[in-house]
Amino acid sequence: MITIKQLNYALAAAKALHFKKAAEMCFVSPSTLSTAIADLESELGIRIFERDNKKVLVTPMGLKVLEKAQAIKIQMQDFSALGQTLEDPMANSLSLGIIPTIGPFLIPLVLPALKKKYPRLELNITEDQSHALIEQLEDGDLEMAILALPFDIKGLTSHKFWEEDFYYVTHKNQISAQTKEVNTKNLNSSRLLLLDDGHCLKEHVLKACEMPSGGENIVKVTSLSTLVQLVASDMGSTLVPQMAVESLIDSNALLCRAHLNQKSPHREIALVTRPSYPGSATIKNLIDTFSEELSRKFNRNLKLITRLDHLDR
Amino acid sequence: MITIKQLNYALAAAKALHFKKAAEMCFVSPSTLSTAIADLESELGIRIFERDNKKVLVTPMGLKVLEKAQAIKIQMQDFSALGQTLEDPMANSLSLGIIPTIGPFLIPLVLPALKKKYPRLELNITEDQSHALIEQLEDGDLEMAILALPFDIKGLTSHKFWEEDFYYVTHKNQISAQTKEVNTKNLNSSRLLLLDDGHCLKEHVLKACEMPSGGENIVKVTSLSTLVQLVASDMGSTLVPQMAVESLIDSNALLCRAHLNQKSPHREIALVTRPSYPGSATIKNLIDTFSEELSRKFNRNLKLITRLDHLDR
DNA sequence: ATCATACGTTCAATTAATCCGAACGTAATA
DNA sequence: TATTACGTTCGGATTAATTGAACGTATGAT
Repeated sequence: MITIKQLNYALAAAKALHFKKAAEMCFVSPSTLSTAIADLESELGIRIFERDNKKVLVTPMGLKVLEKAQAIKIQMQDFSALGQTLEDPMANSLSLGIIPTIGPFLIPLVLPALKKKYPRLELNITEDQSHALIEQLEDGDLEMAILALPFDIKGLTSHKFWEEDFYYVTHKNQISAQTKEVNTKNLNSSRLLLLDDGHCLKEHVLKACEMPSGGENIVKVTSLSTLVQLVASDMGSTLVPQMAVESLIDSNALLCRAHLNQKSPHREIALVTRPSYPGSATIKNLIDTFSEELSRKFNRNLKLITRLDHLDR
Repeated sequence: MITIKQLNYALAAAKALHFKKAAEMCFVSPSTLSTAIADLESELGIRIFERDNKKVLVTPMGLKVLEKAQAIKIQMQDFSALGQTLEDPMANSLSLGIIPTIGPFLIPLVLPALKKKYPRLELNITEDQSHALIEQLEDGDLEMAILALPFDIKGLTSHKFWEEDFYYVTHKNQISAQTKEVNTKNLNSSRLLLLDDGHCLKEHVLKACEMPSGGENIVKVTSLSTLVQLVASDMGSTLVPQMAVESLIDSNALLCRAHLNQKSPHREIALVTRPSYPGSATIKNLIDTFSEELSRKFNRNLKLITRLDHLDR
């Protein structure tokens, strides 16, 4: 009889390519994991791992087996959540990933409203870059993620709830305080400071400026906050998304900002889930709250258009 | 931790609506099944069954839970088979359903070739009506079924491998032996004998005759063989598919047959599987053998067109 | 009314499985 | 040659699963 446990062990081993580490990930001894995988292999009649004392690797057939195993694991997880989501969508623990260029600004904004509306909701927030969050979603380690689009989200489903423009930020010496709007052509691109590779904001900013995404950064910075500090010391200028403007720029007297005048919005913010994720009510409640809070703060009309489209399959 | 076992128990209970019988189906005691389901319910936080001493019924939420459970069960079964099908597609046991208007004629024809080409293949054949076979496919109790189309096969996948015309069969008194072709208009529809309700052949024949499918049968017959006996005693006439002509009609001197002259073929024969069924190589080998044997016997050119289309997704 | 029957559930005892740590074999490294 | 790291094997200990008997309850027959 094949068990879910065996599938989990095999998947862990495939991820770690190291039985001892995989065993730790599963909180069991190496011997338990080893025998479980051996049993699975003999029940399938297929060698999933080619292994000796030094290396562990997945066989071609093993790969197919593991793909199917992964699908089943995910389905089982969604199944476990099914009960809770059916009963009361907003009374369970919920793992949510968020990228570093959204998290510090969105979370403090929406958390009070969420706590008030859904006191039994237990949010479990992970901050990481888009590609890492997507991987965790696919692995079933996360239920949702808040990402900035456009981004390649593979087969996942996105529920857009906000879109925002960028602001051009410089030291106050560089620009008149009266300048409220700037254009792409006005930017001194050579002085432009960007986040480190891997942050999607870098790509989005370059796209907004209509610049190629090739070149090397002058500095390697991984947080918007640090980036703005560099601008404050007049090492260059940068672009900052709207939701970060208030806390990062307006509080600093050394800085000036101007709205980047571009027809299309520069980044869209969406809640991303697996297509099979059963909590459509949860999704709806969350993105409603998010866009309500964002609209309230930024004085903008609710954009309801895209909200309900993704929910009923 | 939710286990596959719990899902199986719950599904059995849902099918039997009777815990004791469900327990027998699963070869465990009623107490085992009862506690397993209770555990599952408490882990999901949902009452799947509303039950007391006299009745067992599925709650609305339970229905949703069971649907997902069924999907997972199927996936697990396909997963178990994955190893065997990957290793050597034609060296395992294979459960195959077939309808009564095909089975007695196709099986004797193809079995020798199958035994020769795939000696390690262990066929497990079930004969039943189309709708019953489809249900067993969906439940995971069958891996494949051979059906006559058109028929509503739900979400299942069909792999067509043959199509055949009908022959008009009467007592030799009713028609000249020289008549090789008849037309729909020549048929004395009032004397037409049909199989009992539920047999798809009845519908296909009526459609071929361009007659409505409403009316009651004169006689309730469940086998083509019996039906032909009635014709031989001159109680009426009937239509018989090509593959049944030789064994049923030509061996009986009292009977005459004539080809039903209609442009389009009257029934298509297909191998039907679940879309998730992993043995695409098995499917290919089987339908190749089937159409080879049929072509050899009926002197017809291989129709390769539709063969490979369904296999690679 | 009363008894008998059938059903699902609970409980304690038994049985089966899972799991671990120690020992082992092996191969690469120092 | 000694050491280290790895996956595997094996016996014993622990844990979980399973069972049959007892129980409560509702139904239907006597």
